[in-house]
Amino acid sequence: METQNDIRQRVLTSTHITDFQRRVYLELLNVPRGEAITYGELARRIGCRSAQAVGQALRRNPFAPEVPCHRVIAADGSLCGFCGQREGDMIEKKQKMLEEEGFHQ
DNA sequence: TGAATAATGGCCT
DNA sequence: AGGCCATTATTCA
Repeated sequence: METQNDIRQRVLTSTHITDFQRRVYLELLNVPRGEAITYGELARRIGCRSAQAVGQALRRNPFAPEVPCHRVIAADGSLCGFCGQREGDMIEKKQKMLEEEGFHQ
């Protein structure tokens, strides 16, 4: 099975992504299981004030769903998107995954 | 409450 | 250079 360390190495060795994206994905791997983070908070952690930039990076996430992009939620608690989909069955799965990890608002 | 809008920054064309 | 984006805070009715 792939450990988080494997994923991290894959992120670090990827040349086709930008520095900014690397920071986003690595910080995301730092989010512990059962905990969620908002786009704005994640942006703040990597030294960026634009939550939209983070959202864009996640939307184009080449590591989904290996990188736990389901732990990223909007400030109001909505799910916004998952695996490049802003709506659809994937969103429901995202909700389910979060609940399975023991996350609740 | 909810709709509209400005702020904001990285990235794609 | 211009515009898009899986945001967010603010403003107004």
